Amino acid sequence: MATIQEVARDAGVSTATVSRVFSAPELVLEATRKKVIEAVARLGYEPNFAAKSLRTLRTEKILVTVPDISNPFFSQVIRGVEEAAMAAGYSVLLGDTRHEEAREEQYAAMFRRKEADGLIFLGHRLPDTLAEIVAAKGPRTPIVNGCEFRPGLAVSSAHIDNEGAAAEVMEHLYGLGHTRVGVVTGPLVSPISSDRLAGVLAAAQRHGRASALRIAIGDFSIESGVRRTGELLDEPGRPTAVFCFSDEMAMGALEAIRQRGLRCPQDVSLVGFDDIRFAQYLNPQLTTVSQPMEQIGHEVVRLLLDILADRAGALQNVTLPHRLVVRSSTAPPPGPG
Amino acid sequence: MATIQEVARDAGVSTATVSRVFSAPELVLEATRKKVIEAVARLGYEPNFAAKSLRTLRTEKILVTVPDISNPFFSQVIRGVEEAAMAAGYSVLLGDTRHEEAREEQYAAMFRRKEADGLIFLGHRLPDTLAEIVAAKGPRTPIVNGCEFRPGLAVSSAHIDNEGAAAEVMEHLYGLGHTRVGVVTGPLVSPISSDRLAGVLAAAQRHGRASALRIAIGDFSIESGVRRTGELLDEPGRPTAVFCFSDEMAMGALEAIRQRGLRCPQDVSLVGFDDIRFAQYLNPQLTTVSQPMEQIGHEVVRLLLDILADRAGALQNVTLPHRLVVRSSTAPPPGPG
DNA sequence: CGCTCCAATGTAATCGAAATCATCGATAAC
DNA sequence: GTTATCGATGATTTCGATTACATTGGAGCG
Repeated sequence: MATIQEVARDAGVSTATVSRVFSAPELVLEATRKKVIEAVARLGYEPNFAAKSLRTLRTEKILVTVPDISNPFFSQVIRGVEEAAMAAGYSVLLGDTRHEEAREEQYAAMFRRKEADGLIFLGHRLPDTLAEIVAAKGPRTPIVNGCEFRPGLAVSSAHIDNEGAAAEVMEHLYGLGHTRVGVVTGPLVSPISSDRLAGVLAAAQRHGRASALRIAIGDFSIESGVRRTGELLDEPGRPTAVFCFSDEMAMGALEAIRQRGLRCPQDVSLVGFDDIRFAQYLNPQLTTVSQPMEQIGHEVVRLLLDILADRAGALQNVTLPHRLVVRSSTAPPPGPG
Repeated sequence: MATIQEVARDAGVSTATVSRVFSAPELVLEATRKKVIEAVARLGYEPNFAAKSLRTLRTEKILVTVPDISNPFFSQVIRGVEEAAMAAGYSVLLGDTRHEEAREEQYAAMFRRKEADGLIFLGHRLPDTLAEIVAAKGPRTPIVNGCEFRPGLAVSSAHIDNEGAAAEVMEHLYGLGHTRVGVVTGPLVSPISSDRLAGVLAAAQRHGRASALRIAIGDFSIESGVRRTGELLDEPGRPTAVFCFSDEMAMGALEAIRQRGLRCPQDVSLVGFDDIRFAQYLNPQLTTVSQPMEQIGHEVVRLLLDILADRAGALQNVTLPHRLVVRSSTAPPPGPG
């Protein structure tokens, strides 16, 4: 409640001195500092944030937009972001865009109003108004992309090698002897899906199995996992393995498999993507691609802080390591019996 | 980038008129308004947030602290909070406290610096410094508690009837014929656990089964579900049903059951709590208590906005409806064979 | 015709802290 | 002994918007 003026009066010094006690204590005599500290304690003074922000033109906040906060993959990334931001003295403004452009635009406006020093977006879309700013200001615009990588956006980013990871999954399945593989992707407008699909196709072609691929387009939700996997299983020439582009869809796939009286992995092998905390506790334990979610969070914050501190040079698109975690949801295909 | 002064000059009006165009357009002549709007578009003006906030002493932000954002229960609540806040023109400052008091205190300081107009905390602890403010300012302090209810805190809150819900679970189990029931709680310092435990004990006593209860204290994590349930199952006089105070711990319990070669529900029935999105896709589908997570989020925001708008009278502790969802993880106990 | 009233707009104070520039006293240098 | 230097602190401007109050010009009225 108290202002810096009241503290100054109470301590018998000027406001400048009070300010210095906080921002440059080495310039203030020990005795004076003590007087000020006492006055601060006496009055319960806390510097007003808006005033400080107006003067310094900095907010010490990072705006983070995410397509769906209730998705455990994203909430783990957010956790990493929050941790790294806090450690650097920044706090996190959260925007759940629910995949809606209107909400993305609302948050873009917040950025333009300077309610945050920087923006981290975890989806694949950057609102046009922000893309214009990026085009005008170049790589020093404090906007960073996490989880996805779309070269055209011209912003720094941190993500895994989605194409390579998906190819590894296919190698694993082909290695087990599978030939007919079903794939449940996410929406193909996002690089995260199209890159993985590219990896799938490349591996399939290497093995001469491209024509035996069955592709279904999901939306990363459990329900779409149930539905799309069900459709794949009901086609003639049922796949002996299904690769879902998220663990949540794989959970749905398990349900579809069970609904049809099939067993995983004996009848159908299943692979997910992300390695959310629950993947290893499913029945059967899920084979999946482990993404370093918290590390992605840390990394995007680091990239952003570099830009804010003017330490950043060119764009950086950081590829973090992933890992194929083979558990018990994958096995050789059933014999011809 | 442009300031209100530049817009005013460009449009040939005063800054007051520009400001009015945004905050009270009905006071401005249509022609004047048009000139201003054009200048705004020309210069790409966006009102500076810090300046506005300093003048109005309002931030239009709500600080939300949560013990663990990566917990799907909390992230669903957060989702409701975000939605309701956005609808009312507020944005969400997220604080992941990781159950650490030090982080809670950091966020408390943010509140005191007025970086947010109000605080919603989803844990069970309110830092002392804030408790003092509540004690001094009374029920008009813009602080609201979600999910938990601790009468001594003297803040408004929204939550379910945890005691009643837990009692219903026990009635369900006793109704199926179970007599030896194991319970895995959360930390008993939080009302969310102690209230549920009170409900469990009350129901057990009604049925004369209190002495057959086995209580283990977990921490809501999957791992603690594995460990504590494992311990219960290894005791002599193994329980025929286990009630975990969270779905995550129930997932761990399923794992513990499987590890011992037991089947759920044939050998051991299992009940969770929360009804997170994954509960109905586990194998077997989990019987659990459904909490209205998004609604809790909406409600705490409503309570907070009432306080901020000076609409609030006395404290409100809102109990929202829960529902016992019986799925296939509960069945009658195995016969004496 | 002169006065009141009101709609439309302008002037300027204000919010609270940061930062630049000015001041003052004391010490050091010549 | 005078002046340059420096450390410590104070006075004042500034950040950019909001808003209370002042001003202006015209319509309405007697």
